[in-house]
Amino acid sequence: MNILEKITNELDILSKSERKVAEVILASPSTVIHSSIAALAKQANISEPTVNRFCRRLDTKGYPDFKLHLAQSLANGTPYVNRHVDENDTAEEYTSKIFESTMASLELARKSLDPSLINRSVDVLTQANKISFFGLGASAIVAHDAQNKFFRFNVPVVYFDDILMQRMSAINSRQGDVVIVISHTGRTKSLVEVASLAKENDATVIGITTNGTPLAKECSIVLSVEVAEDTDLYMPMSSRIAQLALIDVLATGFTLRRGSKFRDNLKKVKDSLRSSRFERKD
Amino acid sequence: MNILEKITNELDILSKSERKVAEVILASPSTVIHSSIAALAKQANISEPTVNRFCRRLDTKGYPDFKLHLAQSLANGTPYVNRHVDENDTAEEYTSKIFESTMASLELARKSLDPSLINRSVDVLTQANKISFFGLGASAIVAHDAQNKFFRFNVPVVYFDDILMQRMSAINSRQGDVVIVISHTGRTKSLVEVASLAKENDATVIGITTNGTPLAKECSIVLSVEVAEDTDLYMPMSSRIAQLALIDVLATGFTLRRGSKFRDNLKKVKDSLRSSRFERKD
DNA sequence: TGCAATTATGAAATAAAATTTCATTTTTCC
DNA sequence: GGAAAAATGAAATTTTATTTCATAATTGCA
Repeated sequence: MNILEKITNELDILSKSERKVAEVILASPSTVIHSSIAALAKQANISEPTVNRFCRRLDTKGYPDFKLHLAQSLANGTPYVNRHVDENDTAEEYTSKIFESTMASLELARKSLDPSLINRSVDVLTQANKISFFGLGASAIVAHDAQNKFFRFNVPVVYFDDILMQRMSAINSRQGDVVIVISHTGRTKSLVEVASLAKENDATVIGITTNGTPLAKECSIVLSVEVAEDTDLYMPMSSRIAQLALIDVLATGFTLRRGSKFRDNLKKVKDSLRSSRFERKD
Repeated sequence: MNILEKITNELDILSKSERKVAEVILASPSTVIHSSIAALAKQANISEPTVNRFCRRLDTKGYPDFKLHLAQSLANGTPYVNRHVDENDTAEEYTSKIFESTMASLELARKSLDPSLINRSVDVLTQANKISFFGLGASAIVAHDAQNKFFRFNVPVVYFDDILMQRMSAINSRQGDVVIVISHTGRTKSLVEVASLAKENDATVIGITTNGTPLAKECSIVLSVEVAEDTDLYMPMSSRIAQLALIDVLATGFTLRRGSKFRDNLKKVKDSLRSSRFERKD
């Protein structure tokens, strides 16, 4: 585990003097890795042995070992960050920035997901009579992709990116049906209405959206996908990728729940594509 | 820079004894960060001052500082790896694995992309009379997403995920048109034919695929997206996400090339959606 | 090739840093 | 309010790293 997080967690277990040490370290960890035990003790206004005891309490062998852990934590800390593309970036620069922002978003999204809700969603999906995916704009492609995955499972699955079709489908839904609505903002009026209609007709509504939005309020289960601020270019970017990864997670959960025989079936679906491909000569 | 790489690079600048030290370190860096200078000297069969000199030659302050750098380098190494989902994984476990595999794939994809080819592709795209995106199966959603992005730029853009429409469109293409074909395997027969038809009709064909495949051979520019081995579940996962990130890169390159006035225009497109949304009350 | 100059190396001395011991102070709990 | 426990730091000790300096190896040049 990251030692900085560990310090934060154990802050209340520490004694008064040890907490002083902790505070100095948390305030400027990168300085500390270049300080001697004496310098740090002075900084925190406590004695050297206290620093040493502090280190041991965090399960390190002593001060030098602690510094090693700290250095590693710093190296690990958010390896990918959301950097904005700049007007004068070269192709190499904006490529790196976009990929790294995407990775940072995935990292954040994973942290914000609640595994127990994923588990419940998988429960619901495996027992569904029919599954519908609805999205508009950038989220439409996520719904499209979800259909692509779930239809392999041999369950009735539809996807619509058309408002009227979504409404009609929602009105026709019934108990045992699962409706998955996808929207990053959670504020698209027509989609909120669709969710509400589906709910009124006793379908289970799962929202892939942000917590606390109007759409979230209409859902039985909210899979909240937090995403770093989108870039300045006025296009949805990372959000849909995080949503797609979530679809992968749900599909995977589904196949795991169904057991190994079911997975043999997936292989057959894949093999059925073979004749449409050029052979690979490895 | 990673200090392990640095050691490797400077191996030939080092003296005989110093090289012994380097070899011991490279052989087992993780052991070294827990060794004292005396232990390492003994291991390498040289004296302690030699170790110290070695450290300084690598621009560190001394042995402890060197160990710090080494620890950080070790911590940086491949933060995300492609771990396979296991039969008995909990929801939390498979969620983490999928997100991490996706991130690992993005990392790999970014490394495999050639910025100069991206630059050329952006050149071609900004000068296109018409842009078409073709994909099938999982790649269809990438084409779909690309259309979603590029239509905002106010250039004629189409996307087809239907073989016949793709063929017809390809046959009707002409000089100045750009056709982007998307396929991870690069072996889908009908798509290779479509690429070939477009090429015969003097369109510029950009392939988002893997180098060396039949599809790649038909393309004027190949944007090769390498991706880690897909998981065992017989579904495309990371490949389409890496492709989407690449679409983001192309779209971004496009807007940067077009200049700032053009970007104001994008804002207008985005703002036009406002009335379809519930207001945010922050 | 021979020899001075340069560079590399390690033994020993020194310096620096970390840890242990132990006495003192502070806190806790009855 | 006071004994027991816990926390703390001064000083001593130990461990670790660095410097100094003498010697050995290598290089460059006549």
